[in-house]
Amino acid sequence: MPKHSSKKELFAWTAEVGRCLGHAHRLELIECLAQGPRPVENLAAFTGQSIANASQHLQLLRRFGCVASERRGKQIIYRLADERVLHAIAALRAIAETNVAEFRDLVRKDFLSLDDKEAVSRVELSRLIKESAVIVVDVRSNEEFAAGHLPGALNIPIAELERRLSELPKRKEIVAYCRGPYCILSFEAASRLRAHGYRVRRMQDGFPEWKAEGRKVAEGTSAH
Amino acid sequence: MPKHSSKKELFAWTAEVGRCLGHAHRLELIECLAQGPRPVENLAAFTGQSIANASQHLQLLRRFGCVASERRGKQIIYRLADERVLHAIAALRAIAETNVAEFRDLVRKDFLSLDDKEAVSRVELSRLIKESAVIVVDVRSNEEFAAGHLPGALNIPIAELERRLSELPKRKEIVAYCRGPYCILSFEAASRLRAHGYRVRRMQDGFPEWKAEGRKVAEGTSAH
DNA sequence: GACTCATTCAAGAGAATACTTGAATGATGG
DNA sequence: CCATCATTCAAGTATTCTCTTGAATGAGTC
Repeated sequence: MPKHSSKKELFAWTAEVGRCLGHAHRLELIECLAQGPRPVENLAAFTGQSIANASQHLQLLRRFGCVASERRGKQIIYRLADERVLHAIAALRAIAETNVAEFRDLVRKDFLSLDDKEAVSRVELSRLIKESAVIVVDVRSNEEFAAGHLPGALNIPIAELERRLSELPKRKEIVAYCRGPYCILSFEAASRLRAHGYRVRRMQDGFPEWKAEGRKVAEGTSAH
Repeated sequence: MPKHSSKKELFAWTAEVGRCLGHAHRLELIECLAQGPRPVENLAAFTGQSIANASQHLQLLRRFGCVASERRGKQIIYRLADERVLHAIAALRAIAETNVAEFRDLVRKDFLSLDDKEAVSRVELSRLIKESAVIVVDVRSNEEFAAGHLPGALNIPIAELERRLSELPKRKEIVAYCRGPYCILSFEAASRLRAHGYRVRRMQDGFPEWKAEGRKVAEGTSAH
């Protein structure tokens, strides 16, 4: 891909990394991988792509340093190659947030309409957890929860929310979190729990950002 | 461009921003704009693109919030829309630097071979300038220099370097800077000045990064 | 060593992108 | 208001990208 002067070549390689982040499917794959390492089949299912297609996207991401892979038994496990991929995406999102009208409109229409309460910062949540002042609910899938979650969090996948309301005490405030910024799950959860009379806020961003800050992370299928 | 669920749509818009940064020509345009606002014709000449082509790239960048434009007389002046575009590119570059072998090889072969001395940090340079301990040389074009430069810097475009050696005292250390990280100009300058017996180091990154940190900036054609 | 399974490769159709050319626009200056 | 200049638009071609399909690979299992 590179050509001409060496400076242009460096731009070309940098642009390749940019191109990796220039497709919605690939951003979605990266969001999944940010929750924890996973095999191709799983990623494909999660993002609704065909396996061959997901594989191709993953190979592009690997080629340009965004993800890495290793073989485990007969599966290939992909993982994020570099924490900074999340920083780069956060920067892109920030630009879209400020400067792309359609992005803003969508946020207002589809996210803030569900829950426009200010999100809890990770610093504050850290304190609240220490004080046992809140119930932390992880609304991601069991799988993602098992790969890593906030200490003491209760895993209630969004689909099971109404069925499992009895597990949630009405007295305590609830803090819901999910996969990352503008992951719709925590907005949904906040909206539906509030409709049932709970006091509930979302955590700022999601699990990957919590982990990236070096905060305590628990693993395994159940926090109880 | 967006479709399906609102979450996927947000990814799609974010990806559009990524796509903007996914082409070497556009990264080069952004690097130019980081030096200061400029009209299309100028940008096209600087980056070696046709005017129509540069215009198209600029329009894409504008559409997705990376640059902005305003009319001044009969020209359209483009400028960086958002400082964070530079952050995003820095993140992409960092990923390439660490994870793309070709990038590393190129740096070693074409940049570090010219000057592998550690660059001066902006913090340190700030101090050195205050103490008048160094001569600061800006090796960019007159135009870029005029749009903004380090306080007290001497502008010697790289093409005029040998011709103007008499302006540089041999006693003092020289610090050269240019357009940004891996802009080849300051590596070239360091190499050539050293060949002439000067003590010389490069500044870390370039003028846009200096300015982005809110440090003092001078304007006009001459620092003297 | 044949079989199974997850992943990758290869080839092809369709869509999107990049760049060129030449014409259109829109503000300015006589 | 006509001419000029900078930029944008429109159309066309070549290239690249995306996704699908079906076959190939390569590690484990029987």
